[in-house]
Amino acid sequence: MLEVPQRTGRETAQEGPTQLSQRAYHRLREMAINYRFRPGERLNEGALAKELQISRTPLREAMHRLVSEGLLQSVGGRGFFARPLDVKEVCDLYEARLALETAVVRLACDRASQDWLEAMHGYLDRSVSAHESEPLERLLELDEGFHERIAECTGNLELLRMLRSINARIHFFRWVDMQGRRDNTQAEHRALIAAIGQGDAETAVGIAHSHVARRQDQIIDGIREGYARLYMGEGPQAASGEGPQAASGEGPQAASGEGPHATGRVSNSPSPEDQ
Amino acid sequence: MLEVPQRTGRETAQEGPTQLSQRAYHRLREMAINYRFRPGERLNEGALAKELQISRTPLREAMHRLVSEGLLQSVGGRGFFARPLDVKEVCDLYEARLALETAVVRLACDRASQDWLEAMHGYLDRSVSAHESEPLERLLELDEGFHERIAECTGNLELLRMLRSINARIHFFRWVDMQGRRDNTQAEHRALIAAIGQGDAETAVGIAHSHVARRQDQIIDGIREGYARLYMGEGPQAASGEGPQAASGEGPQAASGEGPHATGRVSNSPSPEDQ
DNA sequence: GCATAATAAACTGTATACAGTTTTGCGCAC
DNA sequence: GTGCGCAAAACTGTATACAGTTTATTATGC
Repeated sequence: MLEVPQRTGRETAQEGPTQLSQRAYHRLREMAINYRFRPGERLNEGALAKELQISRTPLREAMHRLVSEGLLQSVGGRGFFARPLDVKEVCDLYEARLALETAVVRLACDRASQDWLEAMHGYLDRSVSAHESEPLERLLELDEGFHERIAECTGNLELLRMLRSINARIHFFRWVDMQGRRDNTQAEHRALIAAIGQGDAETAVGIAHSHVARRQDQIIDGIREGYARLYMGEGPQAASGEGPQAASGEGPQAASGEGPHATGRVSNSPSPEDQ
Repeated sequence: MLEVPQRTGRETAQEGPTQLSQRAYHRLREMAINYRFRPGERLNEGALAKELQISRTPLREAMHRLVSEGLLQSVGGRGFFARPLDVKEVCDLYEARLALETAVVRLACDRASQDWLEAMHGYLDRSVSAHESEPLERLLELDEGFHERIAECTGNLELLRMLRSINARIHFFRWVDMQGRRDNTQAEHRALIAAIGQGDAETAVGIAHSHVARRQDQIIDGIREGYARLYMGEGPQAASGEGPQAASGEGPQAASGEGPHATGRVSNSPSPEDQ
C-alpha cells in the first residue's frame, strides 16, 4: 500500500535503458548536440522512427523532452525542428555559463574535500597524457568533465544540471572552435584546482572567469565557422541538395561519433511556441 | 521548398494553446508547481487523462516535458510520480537562484535602459497598491515578476529561462513561507532598482544577495511547514486517507488557484531515472 | 493473527489507426 | 519563365488497442 518505488534493476551495463522512449531520447540528444540535423530543419517523425526502429509514440515523447532542454524546437501543427544556428542564443549560453561557473567555483572553494582534490589531480594527470594522443572530441569531453566535476564537488545537483544542459548546447561550437587549434589549458586547470584547494575564492574565480570568458570572444567567429562547416559541404553525405523527406538519409545510420555530419541547404529558423 | 515555418496564428486570447498536449502541459505544470499532487505520489495516467478529458498520448507527452523541468519524476515501468518534498533539492535551488540572481543584477547594471527603469518604477507603484488588498498568491506573483523583469532587462533569454524554471520549483515553498507573514519588500526592491539605475553593481548585488539569502535561512522551516500543510489535513478534500487510484479526486476539478490542495498519506520518494 | 503464494485486476509502454492539416506537385493563365 | 490555384500526397496530432509488467486481492499454511 505504501508506495516505495525503486529503480527496477540497473540497466544492463552495455545496452543502456530498456525503455524505447529513453533510448530514443539519448540517441536524438546526441544527434541534436552535434548538429547531425541541419539547423532549422524539420524532423520527419515517420522517417526518424523508421531509422531508430521504433514507433512514433516513444519518439515523440523523447522529442518533447528535448524541446524542454532547448535541443529541439516545436511548432504546433508543423512538428519538430532542429535548433537553428542562433548567434544570440549561443552568446546568452556563454554568458549564463560564465555566471554558473563563477558561482560553482566560489562554492567549491568552501566545499572541496581532500579526497576530491586528489581525485582532480589524478584527472588532470590523465588529461595531460591524453592531450597529445586523443582526438579533439575526446579533449573536449575531458574539459567538460573537468568543469562538471567542480560542479559536482559543490554537491549542488541543480547547478550541475544547469551546467550540463548548457554544455550540451554549446558543445558543437566549442568543437568547431577547437578545430585546428590544440591549445593547452592544463596550466589554467591546475592553477584553478590549486586555488580551490587553498580556499582562495577570489583567485579561483578570477582564473575561471578569464578561462571561460576568453573563449567567449572567439565564439562568434566560431559560429560563422560553424555555418561554413555545416553548409559548405563538409562531411560524409555531402550536399545531396534535394530530398525533403528523411532527416539524415534513409537507412539506419550509425552514430559514429566523429563530429557533425549534417550537410544541406539553408532553411530559415522556425518561430517555435514559447513552449 | 525553403522551409519558413511561422507560428500559425496567435492562439485565441482566452483559450490558450489549441494543442492538447500543450494544454495538458500547462495544467499539469500548474498542478505540480502548487503540489496539487501529494509528494511522491504515483500519477495514474488513465485517471488524469479522464480528468483532463484527453487521451493518454498527449498527456504522456506533457508529462515527459515536466520531467525534464524537474516538476515530475519518472521511473521506468512504474510511470510518473509527483516530485517529493526534498529539503536538499530546495536548498540547492535556492543556492542556484542566488547565483543566477547575482549574475543577472550585475548584468542589469550595465544594460538597464531608461525606459526599463521607468517601467520598473511603474511596476513597483502597482505592487505597492496591491500590497494591502491582494491575496498572498498574487503578492508572490508580483515578486516573481519583479525578479524576472530584471532578468528580462539583461536581454539574456537563457538566464531568464533558468530563473523561471527555478522560481516555478520553489514557488510552493515561498508560498508556505509567506503564510501569516505579510512582510514588505518594497523598500528593498526600490533600492535595488535605484542601484541598477546608477549602474552601481556592488550595491545592487549586495542588496539582491541579502534579499534572496535572507529567505534561504527560513526555507528549511518552510519545508517542514510544507509537510505539515500537505499531510495534516489542510485544504478542501481533507484526509480521505484511502483511495489509491485517482491523483486528485475523480471528476474534473477546476484549478481554482487558491493554494495547494493535495492531502493524503505519505509515500516514500521514488528513485527516478537519472534521465 | 500473520506471513506467503497464487490469482485477478490495473496500469504502463508501445504500436497502430485515423482525421485534419500542411506541404508538394502540377496545370494554367499571364 | 513566373505567379496563382487546385488536387494529391505526406505528415502531424490524437485516440485506441494490446502485450507485458506491476499492483492489489484473495486464498492458504503455520
